[in-house]
Amino acid sequence: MPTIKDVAKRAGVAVSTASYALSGSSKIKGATREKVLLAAKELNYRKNGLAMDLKKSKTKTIALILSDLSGPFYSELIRGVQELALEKEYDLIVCGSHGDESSTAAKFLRETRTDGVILLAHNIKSEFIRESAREGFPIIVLDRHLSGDPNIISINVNNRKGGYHATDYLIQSGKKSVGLISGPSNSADSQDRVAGYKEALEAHGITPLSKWIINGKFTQEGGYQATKMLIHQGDMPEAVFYANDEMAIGGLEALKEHNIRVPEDISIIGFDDIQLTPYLAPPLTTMRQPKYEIGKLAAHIIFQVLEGDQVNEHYTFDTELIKRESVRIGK
Amino acid sequence: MPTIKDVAKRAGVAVSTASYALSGSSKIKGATREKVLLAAKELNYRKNGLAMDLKKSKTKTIALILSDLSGPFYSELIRGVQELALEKEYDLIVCGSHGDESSTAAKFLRETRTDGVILLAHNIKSEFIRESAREGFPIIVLDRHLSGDPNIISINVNNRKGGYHATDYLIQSGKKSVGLISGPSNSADSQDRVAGYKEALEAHGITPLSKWIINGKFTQEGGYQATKMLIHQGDMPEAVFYANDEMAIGGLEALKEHNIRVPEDISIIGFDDIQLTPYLAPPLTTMRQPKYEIGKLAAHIIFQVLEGDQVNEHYTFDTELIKRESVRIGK
DNA sequence: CTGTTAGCGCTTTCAC
DNA sequence: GTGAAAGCGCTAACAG
Repeated sequence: MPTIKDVAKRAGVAVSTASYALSGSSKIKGATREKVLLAAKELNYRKNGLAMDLKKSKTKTIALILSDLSGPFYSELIRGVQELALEKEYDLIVCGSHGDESSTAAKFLRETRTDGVILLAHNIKSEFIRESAREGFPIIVLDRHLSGDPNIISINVNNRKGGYHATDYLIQSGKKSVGLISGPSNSADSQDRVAGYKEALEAHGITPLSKWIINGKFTQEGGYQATKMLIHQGDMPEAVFYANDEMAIGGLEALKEHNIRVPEDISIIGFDDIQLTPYLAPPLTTMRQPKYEIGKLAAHIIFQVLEGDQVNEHYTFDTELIKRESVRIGK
Repeated sequence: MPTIKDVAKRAGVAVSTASYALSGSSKIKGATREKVLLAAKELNYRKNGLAMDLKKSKTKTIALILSDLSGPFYSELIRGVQELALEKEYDLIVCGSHGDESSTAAKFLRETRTDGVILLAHNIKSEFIRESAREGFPIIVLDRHLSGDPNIISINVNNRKGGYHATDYLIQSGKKSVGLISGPSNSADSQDRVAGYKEALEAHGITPLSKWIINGKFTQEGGYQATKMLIHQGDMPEAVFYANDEMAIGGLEALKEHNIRVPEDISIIGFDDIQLTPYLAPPLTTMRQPKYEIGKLAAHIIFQVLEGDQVNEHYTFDTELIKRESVRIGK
């Protein structure tokens, strides 16, 4: 590969001249400028972006780290981040955290490769995130609440309140019993939703029954399995709150297999409001997370930190009940 | 930020020693090794990955460039690429081509930042891709057929055949008339599907009617608008072939608004088989693109090129008809 | 305007 | 084993 040196030589100028000309500086005028550009073209020259970033000690890039690149959850979030990045003329790259501490994610967290990162990857340990924190490298975490390090900022959704709201809505709609399919117990998000669920039950004088609280993985398969268990147990609640939409989809499947109709026989509610939620049969009632807004804020904060502004250590969003057709009103 | 130099100094060794120790070389044994590691920890040292890549002239990273990071189309594709990358211990980053030639995508194509790229971004001009090609930098294009440059490899789906198959299926199912909602005319994919559609019609002695061929953008909104137009035109065909699933979703919406039932009143078929396709009401019959396989092959080829193997310039996959419930059998 | 030059932070010969 | 030093490709003083 030809370097800028080669270009300079061929154009018969100094490297600095070539550099200026190539980056469109007004320092270099007509004739010389053309010469350089021509030489670059003739040599099929490509700038080495790595060298540039190294030299400038600045990448103008932020990374969004997702636990599952192929998940259905993120598109709105990405859009939020992307929009702001574009506006600031920053680049956004997204990478996955598959493989834990040996993953691409780990590399981008630990090493200097971008100017900041936004993290939504439950499989990365908090410990690891803390270790990766350093001055001038903002880390925004979206799926937990991490405090104590000024370079780590958390943006969360009020999961407890959301869980409460979802459960309360089910009860207000006339359901006497509501089950819960929760996420994995190592997920802070899930734990908070469970807490909200229990609170709502108790607020209505209902005692949470452990037989109606089943936990599984935050996936379609997890929801399917958990629902199967619930069904085989024999005694079904009148409604069930799924700790996320993906699980609810799996639940819908299991329910369908057993000819249990939604919402005629059982009402269900999800959490997240992922993209495909309105297309389900029936369209799923769910607690919407303002993902676009979260993404936008996350990016916004990164830029603030990068520009030396003061920011809070923690931000919270509320969820919003999106009523669709999976909850039947009245017993 | 402390550098490896600082670490070396603090540990009282030479930089080279620090470098070896830090990267776990067996050259450095017990005592010194510990000293270095300790110093690194005390200084909260982070390796600068950019410097390393520059020095090594190798990034061990491939980029997947997508026109729309938040689109629903890609998850299977990503999974395919990701899996193979993981296996080869390469990192995968994905970025968007929003903003054309000024985008992140352009930067990753034009500059040396990764060892290769996989491209599925119709908004990047072929001209630009050609210009970005260079020795030792494999570019795999997934949405068009580019020939003539040994560093550009195309992987395509047989769109013509797929379009033919879709249309033929509709006709075989008893439909006497089939409309087409196509994608933008600058999309090679769309053009080929249109060609297949016309061929199928003609093979059955049906003359393609331009009033029944409407083109729009490859989005839900595009499909919605195009379908509205078709409806307002007054004379509806018995079936319509949407050039992609997203458009079909928009079409479903428009149809529903006008109380036209699918498949009772009209049959529809899509193209792609995106993730949410089975959840639609009704589940959408569509031509599946083997996205996972394509992703896997794309990654495979990149590694082959990188390892100096000989590869073809062009690969083709066939689509597969996935029968669901949006096409009614019999008139 | 243009050329010379000093690094950005790292790896890797090569000599000891 | 360990250290000195070259250099990956680029930018940005600085001097002319």
